[in-house]
Amino acid sequence: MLQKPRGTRDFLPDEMEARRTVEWKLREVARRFGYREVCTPAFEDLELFTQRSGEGITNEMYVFEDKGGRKLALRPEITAAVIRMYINEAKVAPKPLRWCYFADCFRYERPQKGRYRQFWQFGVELIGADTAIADAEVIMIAAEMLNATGVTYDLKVGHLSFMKQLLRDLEPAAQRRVMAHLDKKDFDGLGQTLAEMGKPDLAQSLTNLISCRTLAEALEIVGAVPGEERITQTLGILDAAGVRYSLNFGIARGLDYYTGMVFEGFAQNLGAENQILGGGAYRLAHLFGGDDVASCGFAIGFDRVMVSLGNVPPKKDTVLAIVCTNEGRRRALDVARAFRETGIRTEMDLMERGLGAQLAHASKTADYAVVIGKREAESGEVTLKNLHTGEQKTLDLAAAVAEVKAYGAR
RNA sequence: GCCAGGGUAGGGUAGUCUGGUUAUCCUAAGGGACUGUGGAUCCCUCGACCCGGGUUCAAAUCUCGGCCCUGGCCCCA
Repeated sequence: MLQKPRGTRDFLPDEMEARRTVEWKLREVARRFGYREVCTPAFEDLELFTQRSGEGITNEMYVFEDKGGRKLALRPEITAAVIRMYINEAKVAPKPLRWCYFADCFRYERPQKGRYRQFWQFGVELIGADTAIADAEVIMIAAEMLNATGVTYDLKVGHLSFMKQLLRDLEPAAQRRVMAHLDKKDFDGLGQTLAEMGKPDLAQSLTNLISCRTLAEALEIVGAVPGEERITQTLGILDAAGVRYSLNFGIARGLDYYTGMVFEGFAQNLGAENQILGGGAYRLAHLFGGDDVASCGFAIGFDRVMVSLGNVPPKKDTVLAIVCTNEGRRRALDVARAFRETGIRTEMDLMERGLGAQLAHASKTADYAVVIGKREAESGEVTLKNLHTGEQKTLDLAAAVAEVKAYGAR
């Protein structure tokens, strides 16, 4: 038997309903903040992703050549594509641009809990606003979205200025090595590397920086940093807005293109892959041949949110089954249409089963049954049976519709 | 790429240690009896040893390789 490809999943209706429910909660937050959905291709020129993240990531991407000999890749993330689209299509649109997306991404990695080869990201990109309140808005949205899903999380906010200030005398390559140690919390390796670089004293300052939890402490360790005023403002806005976060100046995000604020969200009960959100302020446009533009954004690992939420029973649609005999069939079709027109999910027997068998089936799949046999076809009334209580009565169609409607609104 | 544990009908399972009848049971699904409550009862049907090699008279069972799943390491844009 043919199996689905490694790291991919099938979603049955129950699970899709649960996923859509959460998806729409995220969409609703984006909408309320004025972020409108965009969509980019599922595959792009390979170069788009290697320019952003380096050649090394080719190993972790689905890379292929098309029949025209083009080097392409399934998107491993969306931010690069969104910025490419901005440069291609929307450079002169009035700033700021508030965009969001919900799309699947593909990475060739070893699957494990919360990590799949096809996975979904919900993301937000704010393009062209380079202010404290812009940073704060994006972080607020991140918090609102996680709140909306109901997931239990920690939001950690940091800023690259502090680390960059401490590392300002190091070459970029050396900075990257140090950042890598920090990101992994590998303090032994950190001390060793810094000793080799002739900066052993830095190890202590960096360790102190990472463990401090207030802006004042960080400033005390590092001294004045560029953009200090803006950081203070951003955090002030977050505090005023009641955003729950903790400061963490150890967030490096392992990236060269983040420029200022960075933040990450972590969920409980997820094991090794517990990061559910990551983002920050960045500059990418110049890589793709555009004028440089400040951006700030984040992406939520949708599948990890779903794993963390566990089995939340989806809100069930009220289901009405139309049960009829041959004499009632014509009338039953009219009745079904009347119910459907009011928005009620209405299902008819397609198996040519007897009345009893239809009811037996309805009892497993529906909340109400409307019985239409010879008697109802002649009288013009319907028999409505509540399949949970077994209670049943004969009444006119409008009253039956009203009762089922009322049950759905309970 | 590395480590550990797994893989028996759609779902859940027994059997594997100690090779040997027609592979167990529950459930789901389909059909029938019944023909206005059948949501019951009874009967029937469908349906599996992940794949491939090896050992053997004989493999779900032992063995080797692969695939896939679960978790961890690495990586994580």
